[in-house]
Amino acid sequence: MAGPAKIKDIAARAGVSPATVSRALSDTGLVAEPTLSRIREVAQMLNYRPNVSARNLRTQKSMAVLMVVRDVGNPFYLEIMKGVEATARAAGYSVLMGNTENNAEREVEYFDMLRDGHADGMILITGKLPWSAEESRTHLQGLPVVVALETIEGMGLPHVQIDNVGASRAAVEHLIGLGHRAIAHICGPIPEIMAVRRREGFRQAMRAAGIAIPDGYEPVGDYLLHSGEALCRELFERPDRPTAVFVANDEMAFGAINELRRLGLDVPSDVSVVGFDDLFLSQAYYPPLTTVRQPRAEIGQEAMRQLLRVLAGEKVEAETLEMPTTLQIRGSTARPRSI
Amino acid sequence: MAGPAKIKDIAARAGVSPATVSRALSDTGLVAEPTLSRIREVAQMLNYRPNVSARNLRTQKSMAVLMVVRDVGNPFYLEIMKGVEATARAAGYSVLMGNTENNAEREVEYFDMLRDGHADGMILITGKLPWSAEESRTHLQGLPVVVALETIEGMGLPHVQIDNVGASRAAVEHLIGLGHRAIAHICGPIPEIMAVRRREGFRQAMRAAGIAIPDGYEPVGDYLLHSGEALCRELFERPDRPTAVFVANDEMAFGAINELRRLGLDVPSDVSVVGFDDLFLSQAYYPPLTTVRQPRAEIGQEAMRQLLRVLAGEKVEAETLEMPTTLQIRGSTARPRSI
DNA sequence: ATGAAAGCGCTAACAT
DNA sequence: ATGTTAGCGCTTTCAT
Repeated sequence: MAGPAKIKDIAARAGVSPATVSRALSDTGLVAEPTLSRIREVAQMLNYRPNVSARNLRTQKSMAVLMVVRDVGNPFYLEIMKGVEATARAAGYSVLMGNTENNAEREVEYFDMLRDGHADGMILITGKLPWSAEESRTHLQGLPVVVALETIEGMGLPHVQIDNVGASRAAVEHLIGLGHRAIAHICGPIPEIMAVRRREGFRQAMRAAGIAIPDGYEPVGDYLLHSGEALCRELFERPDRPTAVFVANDEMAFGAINELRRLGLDVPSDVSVVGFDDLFLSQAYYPPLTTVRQPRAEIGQEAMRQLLRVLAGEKVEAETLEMPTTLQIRGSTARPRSI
Repeated sequence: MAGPAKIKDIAARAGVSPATVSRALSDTGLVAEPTLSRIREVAQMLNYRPNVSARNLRTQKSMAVLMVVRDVGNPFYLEIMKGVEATARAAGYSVLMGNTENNAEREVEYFDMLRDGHADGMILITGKLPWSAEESRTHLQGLPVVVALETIEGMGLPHVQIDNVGASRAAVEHLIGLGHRAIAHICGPIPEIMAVRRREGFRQAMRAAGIAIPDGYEPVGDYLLHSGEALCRELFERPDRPTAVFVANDEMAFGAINELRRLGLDVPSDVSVVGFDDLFLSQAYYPPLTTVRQPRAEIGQEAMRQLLRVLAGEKVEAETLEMPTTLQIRGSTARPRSI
């Protein structure tokens, strides 16, 4: 027998029909005892593994889900991926990674993979769709898609995300509580929803404390190291320097801290810095970064759970599951000098 | 017509046989002009996508490869993944991620995926196999497997890796060149091959410079942050403290630097530290880490290229492709105090 | 409780 | 240059 064993081989050796083998191996409870164990034995002996293509073709499923992110290179997504993968595995699904690089063509391609049977469902971690609003509605029609972390409005899709506004507000309140009043915010790429929401949290906290936000205290960045550096420099070239900066993500916060160091300013004794994400290395950084922790693995896990329910045919209401964040207070924040 | 269009639908609309449609769509050059474009038009109109399970079943291929790592959570693998993915995509392959967590059962599972048609080939980034040496030889018999980064000896598999010995030697020579003589090495998890090789590079450089290595100057870690901290502390509780430390990877190097800071020692003015890997955040760290840069994306790319050749039926000699590393000299190394 | 037979959608011999 | 036919390996009616 060349090549891997097939159902027919087992059937022959066990003296039964292929159908019975199939039933025995898939635990349908329809095969009687002596036969059952004999078949299992033979299967084991022949080192049998069902051919997935054949099974998928027959069942019209792939038992795979697609997780689509903007940039696989970003370690940030890894933990989400782990959460997705663990939950998927447990349910017998495997996970395909999709990488859009913010490229509409590639996004379309991944949606096509749902149609061509590559995957049964999809977890989207992207804030935009490659089509216009109306097009989107027809394309997404009934597709098993769950959105994680980001937000896609008006499509009636289930979401798993965090309260970006509330988390940001809490971060800024921490700064205000320490006695800071001159607080700047290095934004993410406005007008992306997530960036807007984090800025909104900043504004809410400031307003609630009765602090006016000076012009230019909300520079817009792109979540990358370099923009954290550049925007921080501009901020500290002003006559009215802030004493604290709330940065929309950790990577830019690292850039900001590096820039402050270059300017001869100490964090946290001269300037306090708060980030957002709690990256793998944020606690290993110097100073250890005070930042908003997102429960990334749990977000992945919940997103996959939702998707499993959709896949099981449950009518999942387009609910938004909100996961809790926590402010990790570490070494990059302190009371301002003058107080 | 409910559900996605099939070849039969196109055939019907275009007034040809399914076979012709298949030929037309797969660019075999066997279909004449008027027919060809008509078929393409209809396909486009019906938004046709070939069903992958059917195609895979028929062709006995999956057009997918499996990339197996010890820990998907480690950002280190991401760039390799990117290199693999780009090359795979270009050749029409998709990439499945496998995560062993150093668990033999799961490793076996991934090998099984080759047999059950989940994937056509595999890129292994693991130093060990889940079987004994003899078993391994029978199991790997003719399987399309390429090893990247790590080493699996005696199986005749193609490898894509770096010169760990030479790179480490160069790192230590840099330290020696600065005037250091009391140099310690925080090892990886000996006896894993990679860790042994890096230690070997350390030893070669020391020997060549005529420097004896004191007992206890080669503590063994596990590549994780915490072990960098703990081993560094032990090292600096000794009466004969080193003035420089070569650490087997960046993550432990961060731990070491943090510990030194806690001990009131400045890097690099009191102690120089060199890492290995050049992680994403190594240059954003403070001080920016002097470290060995591995061309990770290129390693992934080359590994996939090799695999493509194996898959194409080329008799790929079990050659070892060695990719060049570079020492990134940054802010964590300087001349020792006393000189 | 088991078997016989059909068919998932596609491609590749083999015809013409 | 195109059509006919068979079959990849599996699951699932429908019989028995």
